[in-house]
Amino acid sequence: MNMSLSRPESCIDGLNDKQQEAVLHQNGPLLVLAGAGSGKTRVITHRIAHLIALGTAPKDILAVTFTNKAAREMRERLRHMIGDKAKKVTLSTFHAFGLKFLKTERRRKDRHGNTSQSATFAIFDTGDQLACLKEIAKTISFGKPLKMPAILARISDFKNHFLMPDDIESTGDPYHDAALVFYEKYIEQLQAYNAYDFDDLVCAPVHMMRADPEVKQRWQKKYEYIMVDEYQDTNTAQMELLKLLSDNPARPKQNIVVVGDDDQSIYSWRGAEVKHILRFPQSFANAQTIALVKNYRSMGRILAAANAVIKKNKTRHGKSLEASRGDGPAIKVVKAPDHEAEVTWTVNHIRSFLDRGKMAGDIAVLYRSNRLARDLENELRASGIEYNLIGGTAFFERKEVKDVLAYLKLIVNPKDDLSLRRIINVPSRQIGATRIQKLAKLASDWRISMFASLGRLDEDNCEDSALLASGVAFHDLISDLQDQLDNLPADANPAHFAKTVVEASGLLDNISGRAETLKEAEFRKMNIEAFLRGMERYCEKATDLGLTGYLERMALDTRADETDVNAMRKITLSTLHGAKGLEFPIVVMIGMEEGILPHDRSLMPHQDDLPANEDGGIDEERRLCYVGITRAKDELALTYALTRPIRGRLQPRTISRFLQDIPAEITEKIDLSDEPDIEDVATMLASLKLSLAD
DNA sequence: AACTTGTCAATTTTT
DNA sequence: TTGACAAGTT
Repeated sequence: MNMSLSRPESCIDGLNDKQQEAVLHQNGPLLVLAGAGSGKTRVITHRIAHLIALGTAPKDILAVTFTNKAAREMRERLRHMIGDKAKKVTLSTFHAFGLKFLKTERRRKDRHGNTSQSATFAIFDTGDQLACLKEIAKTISFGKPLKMPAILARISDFKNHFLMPDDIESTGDPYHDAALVFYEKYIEQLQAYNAYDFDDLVCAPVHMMRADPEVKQRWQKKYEYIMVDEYQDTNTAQMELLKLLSDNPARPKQNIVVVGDDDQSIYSWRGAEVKHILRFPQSFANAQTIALVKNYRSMGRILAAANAVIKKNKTRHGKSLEASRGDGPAIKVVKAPDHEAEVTWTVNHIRSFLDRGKMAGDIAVLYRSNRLARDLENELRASGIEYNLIGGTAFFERKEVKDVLAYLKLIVNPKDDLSLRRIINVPSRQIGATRIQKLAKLASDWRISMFASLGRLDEDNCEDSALLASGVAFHDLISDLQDQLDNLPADANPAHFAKTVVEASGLLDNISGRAETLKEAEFRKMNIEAFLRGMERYCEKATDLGLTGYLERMALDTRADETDVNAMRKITLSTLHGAKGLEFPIVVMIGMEEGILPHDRSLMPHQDDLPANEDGGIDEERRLCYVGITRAKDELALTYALTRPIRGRLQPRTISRFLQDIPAEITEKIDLSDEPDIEDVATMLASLKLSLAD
């Protein structure tokens, strides 16, 4: 992206020495420490192309990323370099790889007569997990009400460290001990639901390989070369998976190349551990290290600021980005009297670039927490500047869309009690919480799913006539749809079936019935239609995907597939996390204050509802700041306010410590408290006019 | 079962 | 200040 390649067929053309070294690296583990903007994706793709040019079969190469977006982009770049051969490379996210692994193994077992596990199963996202935990919470009682996300975080932690309930001891920590109780039940529940959660997609393959040498060897033989992107974001389970896959006893060395930047590790709260990239040389014997520090993205002063900020972190490999462009303009450090002045300045700043002919797509405003975007959004809308908001609630999180998905999921996997619970009363069938509980009781007595229980209801086992009637009707509805699905021609677009489901279920009528306003009803219907359209398009492109396949993809790739053709016409608003991997000529980071960046919660030493954080929070906040700064190519402005309403209360604020670390020589300080704002000027002018008139 | 009122808490969100 | 959610009411 930074340098254009003159001859696409060449694998090392246009690469610097270090990049070439990484691309040409032969066998054995290699850690490529790739600083921000140093061309890391370029190294991976060129290396793959190089290996293939040397005679490696594309299918013998595995490249793993964290996001679907990264995987797609990488494959696209590869396609430009080597054409159709790019399709044969296994290039996917950890989770998609895990899914493929599990399906392969389960199908295999099926073929060998072991039909205890079918190859179709549900994938639980975070919402499903929480719903599941809430169900469990009803069956046990603790002293105080517990936060399910906190329990979930700990369960996830257990899983990713391959700890089974029996391995874990009570520590006296209320959340740890509660999580332990939940964990055991949670595992049972998922099994009963025929579901895997996101963590399982990575952990289960590891378990299977450990348990069965035949499985292990088969997968170890599969890939000659393994490459990993964003290695700083790996958790323990992912690293273990990589170790197993790369450790082919038939080969003298582990051919694994990992690329990442310890300074950009900002997902520890999701289980990523920086120590994996810091200790890579210890984890993989005879590992080499190559550092890419030449930065092709940013102007010198921006890099100087980034380096100055990150330098204060102790536990890191220790590298400093080198500039390859000019110094660039000074970094603007803006002191605003209050948050409104901050926002006004930001919008004026953006305006001034737009007026000078800059493309809106070249401009981004970044912030630590979504809350900070709100005032900005209002101001931008008032100024008629269009913006693109990264993050926020995803399309697939919308209630009505989730309802449709729940219908589809239940049809595909009738054991999915959670989906059933979600929709059995949508539209209303007179089956509320009480009757759902009744049904759940029957199901657990009979040791079958709730859906199967519905099929077994009769006058003898169910005295509740309303439940019996509408329960059976619901069962008929779903079974009928199941039959329709089974009898669908193989080449039918699953989206058409989904449309049938929407119609048969009465979901649309339900919306008109209960929405508060007409406008809201329209909005929700539109969402469902948009969902169906999106599904249709998606399935057209990926033929022979099938409904099950589509649901799996959606579970793992939740991006609202808004391939925004207008993206370039809009400025970008994003959290610092959301901006990782992106770059913009012009960047403004707002809310550069103590308590926001670094965030208050990272400053508090210990919280009972959060798992302990190894590297003490503040380091990660610093990395977050570093990530933000290094997004900027040409111009960077950092703003803070002296006063800001927090939770309704106006509070005095102080400048972020990170901002203090940037040397004064490269900054230009702008103090807005000195300058009267527009209204003041208008008032002044008005009074001046009056006095002149006199 | 659906609606209302009160209480508590408050980052970040690749899959 | 907003929001989610649980408990209480109709």
